Amino acid sequence: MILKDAAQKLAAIGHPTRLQVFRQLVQAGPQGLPAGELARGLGMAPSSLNFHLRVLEQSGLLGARQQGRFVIYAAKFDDMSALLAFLTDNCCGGNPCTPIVSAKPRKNQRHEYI
Amino acid sequence: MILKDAAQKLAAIGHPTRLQVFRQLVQAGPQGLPAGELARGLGMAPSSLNFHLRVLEQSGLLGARQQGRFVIYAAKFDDMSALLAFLTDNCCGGNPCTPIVSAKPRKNQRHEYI
DNA sequence: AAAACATTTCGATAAAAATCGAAATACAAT
DNA sequence: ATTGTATTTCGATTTTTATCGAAATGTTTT
Repeated sequence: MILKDAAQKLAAIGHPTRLQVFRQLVQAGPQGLPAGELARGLGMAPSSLNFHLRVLEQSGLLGARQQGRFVIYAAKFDDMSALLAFLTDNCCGGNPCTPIVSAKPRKNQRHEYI
Repeated sequence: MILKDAAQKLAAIGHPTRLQVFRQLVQAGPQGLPAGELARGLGMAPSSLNFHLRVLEQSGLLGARQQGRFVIYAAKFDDMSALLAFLTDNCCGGNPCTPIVSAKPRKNQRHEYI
């Protein structure tokens, strides 16, 4: 991952509304949620939410698919994964340090963030 | 960590210049680096860099201390840690998923990010 | 105390982000 | 085909970010 892309992703979730949206989608899992439901949950004009969804989508953190007359947005877990890997890489120039994340993978786990 | 604070931290490192600064400081470790050295490495006007340093400092990701006539900036590892914890929390509504971070703590490690 | 260096503050200005209503598009059901 | 619902685009506006030179502040050295 190149620094510019990482910064773009971080900026995408670096806004209260968008972080909230993204959290909802991560919690919703791979099946995602329709745009309208997100807008309703946030009490926000659809056009305003759309603006944020596009920011998130362009950053590569979200994907969208049409389903009937709904558009379903879903978190792209692999891309989020790559971002966190970028952030947890190359720390302290190879010097001794403690890991922040004590991952305790359970069976069948597929991701763990947001 | 409250969502608004997390968003502020993410926005702080969600800018190419600031992400670069922060990475340098994380790699530098707890002893940090003087403002001037950072400015030089980025080929940027001191006043411009100062703007970014303040954004980072206000987000709580950086601390500053005076040392002689230098001002030394250093990453606040605990705060970054809390941010990553926030991001790796509450994923998929408790459903089965894979962890992205396979932490392999070495002895004497103290952190591992950026 | 003056000179030299490091950093910050202060304008001023340019660029980008965020918000929203209204109109347009897309799809499904009647 | 018309109506109803879902989402996106458009245009206008306000707010926030980013950038930089010049001046100010603070600290060490001479």
